Amino acid sequence: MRVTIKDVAREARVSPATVSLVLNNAPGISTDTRERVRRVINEVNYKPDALARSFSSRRSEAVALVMPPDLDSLNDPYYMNLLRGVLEAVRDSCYRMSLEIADERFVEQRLWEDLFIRKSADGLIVATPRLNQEYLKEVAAMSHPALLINGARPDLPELDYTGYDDVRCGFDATYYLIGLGHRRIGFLSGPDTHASAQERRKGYDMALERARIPLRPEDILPGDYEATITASAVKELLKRPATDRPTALFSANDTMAIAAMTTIQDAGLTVPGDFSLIGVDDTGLAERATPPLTTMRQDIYELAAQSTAQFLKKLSGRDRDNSDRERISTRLPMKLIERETSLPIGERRQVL
Amino acid sequence: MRVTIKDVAREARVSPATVSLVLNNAPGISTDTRERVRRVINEVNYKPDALARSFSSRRSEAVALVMPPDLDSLNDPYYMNLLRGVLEAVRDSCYRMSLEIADERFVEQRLWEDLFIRKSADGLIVATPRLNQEYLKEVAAMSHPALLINGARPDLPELDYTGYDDVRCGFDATYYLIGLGHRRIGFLSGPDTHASAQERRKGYDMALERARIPLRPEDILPGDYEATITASAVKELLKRPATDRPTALFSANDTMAIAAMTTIQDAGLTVPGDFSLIGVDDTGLAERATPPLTTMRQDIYELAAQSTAQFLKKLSGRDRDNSDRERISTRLPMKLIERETSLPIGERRQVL
DNA sequence: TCGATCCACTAAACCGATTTAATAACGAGC
DNA sequence: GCTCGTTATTAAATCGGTTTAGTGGATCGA
Repeated sequence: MRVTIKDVAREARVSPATVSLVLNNAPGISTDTRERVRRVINEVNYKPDALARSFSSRRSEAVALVMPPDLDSLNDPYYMNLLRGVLEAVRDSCYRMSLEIADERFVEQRLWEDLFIRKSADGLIVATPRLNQEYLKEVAAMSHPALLINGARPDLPELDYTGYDDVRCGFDATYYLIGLGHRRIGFLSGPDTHASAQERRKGYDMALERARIPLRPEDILPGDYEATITASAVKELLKRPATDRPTALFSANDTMAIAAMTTIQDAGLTVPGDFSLIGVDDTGLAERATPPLTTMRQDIYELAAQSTAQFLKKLSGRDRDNSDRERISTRLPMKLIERETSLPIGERRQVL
Repeated sequence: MRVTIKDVAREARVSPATVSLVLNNAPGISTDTRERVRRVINEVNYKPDALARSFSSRRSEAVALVMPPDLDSLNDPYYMNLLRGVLEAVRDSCYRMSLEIADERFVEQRLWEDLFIRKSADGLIVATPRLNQEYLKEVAAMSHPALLINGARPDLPELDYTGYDDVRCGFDATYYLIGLGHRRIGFLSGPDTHASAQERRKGYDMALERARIPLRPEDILPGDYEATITASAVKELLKRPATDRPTALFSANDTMAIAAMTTIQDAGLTVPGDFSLIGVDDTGLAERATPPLTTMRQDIYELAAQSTAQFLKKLSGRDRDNSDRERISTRLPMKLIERETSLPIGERRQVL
């Protein structure tokens, strides 16, 4: 049969309650009782039944990671890194992690309610970049612990939030190009549905405004974070006379930047000879590109690992000191990684 | 307060036991009682507490997916596809999936015991390709449900197994090249630590033997499923006189095949002009290569999805009809995908 | 010396379902 | 009309912990 808390209690000549208290490092147990119980626990190889424990303490000791609906995006290094980061933090805690997919069923049937009401999870870690804040509002309304990683920042004070500052990213990238002397800077857009894309654009606008450079709508190219649309948009751009087009491009992510670069090179032009180029993400693609891509680094692995650790710590302390610890709320700046696709305007064309 | 089974019972004027029976579709309830209870459940929006339920039924309704220790391999499309497949199947069931990492701690502290003894999981899905069967033996010894996906096939009748037939894969790929008229066929090895690599080699040996082609040790190139080692090994190979080297290469996976192709092309030779080439996996890399790579397809997504579904079905039926349903045991053949890197021996060199 | 205080420990209630053994109701058979 | 069998329902035990209110004993202050 299984070894239960009663067996340990009998063996150590104490009550089950005492064993429980020792197990949970609760105060009010003398040192030698504590020792004795611990010894017996080891001797009889007692492992508390997780199910019983969860049941009586009303804690499942699990968090659910909510990922985007399209399973395909799991191929995206972004989500892989995020998953790895969360996993890393969970591994160092006593929690388990289950994976949930935020598909229609999840949203329509309000499955997060199940997770909480049925107590399958103590907390939610939401990693969806979409702007559909509808369901997030309802999640927040339940006032259960939830952490948002790098998605749209909702105006929901109930939710914890960590993420990179996309507006600032857009600003910094654009201003960096301006600093290099460029005065005509194009923007390769991401999808409208993604908050990150919109905010990077916003930063771009702000930088231009700050430098008193007029915004030219024709220099804003469409895109969706993937290669195809961008490639054809850039192909169109290259049809314009060389004097009437940007000298630098800011791409809302690396994938599109590299697509742009390939298109430019296929047309017989060079980066950074004819266009300076900067991307966002630095997912390894950037480093391996030829030439290596200048980009804004967001270390999503690190972000996920750290914020998850913080969140789990908050979770486990939640019942003890009831002082509803302050909300996690972080906006990290991305780091500019200068590689070889960006040059001062003066050095243009000198490169082959 | 929460709605419990008692509230439903009171409202429906039955006992909690009856509600429970209705909940579990147990027989012996009259149709109109069943209806009435169901209606009340909906009216009061009752959701059974998962924790309490697990506790009393001794089932956690969760499975743990055990992935390789190096989190980096999560970047490998192989594991992504596997994860997606498992997730897809889990989503369609009432189970949850938690992710475990088979790192040293997992093995040394025998964490799978915890999973079972503490009942955090009803079943284990193991997806590690390594040959370290040591811990698998112990898992098997616990005689708890476990499914092995496409790893080393252990001689452990307690474990369920599904996977592709690597020996046959090696045989088929090699024999295909032989069928094209090639008589000197090189092999790009995978790592010794992986069962798949060893078995593909075994199939290669068998095919040569069947065709009465002598095995030449110098045509077996070292490798580890990654690009680097293979690239330099192929570079060495190309130093031999053209008359004294293979006319075709069978690579134990696509990554190495593509590395070989690049190396060959860099040396001014062509595929399939100078070498016919066949890989294994077909993870998308193969299709996008230039020229597109002939390869043995293993649809790991499909495999994972189907075998997980089968496993979960077995799991959920396990307690009802106690007839320990027969062991899952499948070896699927891989499918030859003919693309443009393989040619009959007669057409060699005619390509540019 | 007595009562107050504190500390270490425990008895017992409790969490919310499942499950089993018992019971009630009812019809059929004689 | 009585027994037997069957079917629908329920009371109560149970799972293995946590948690709370309380007990007994030691220590302290007056």
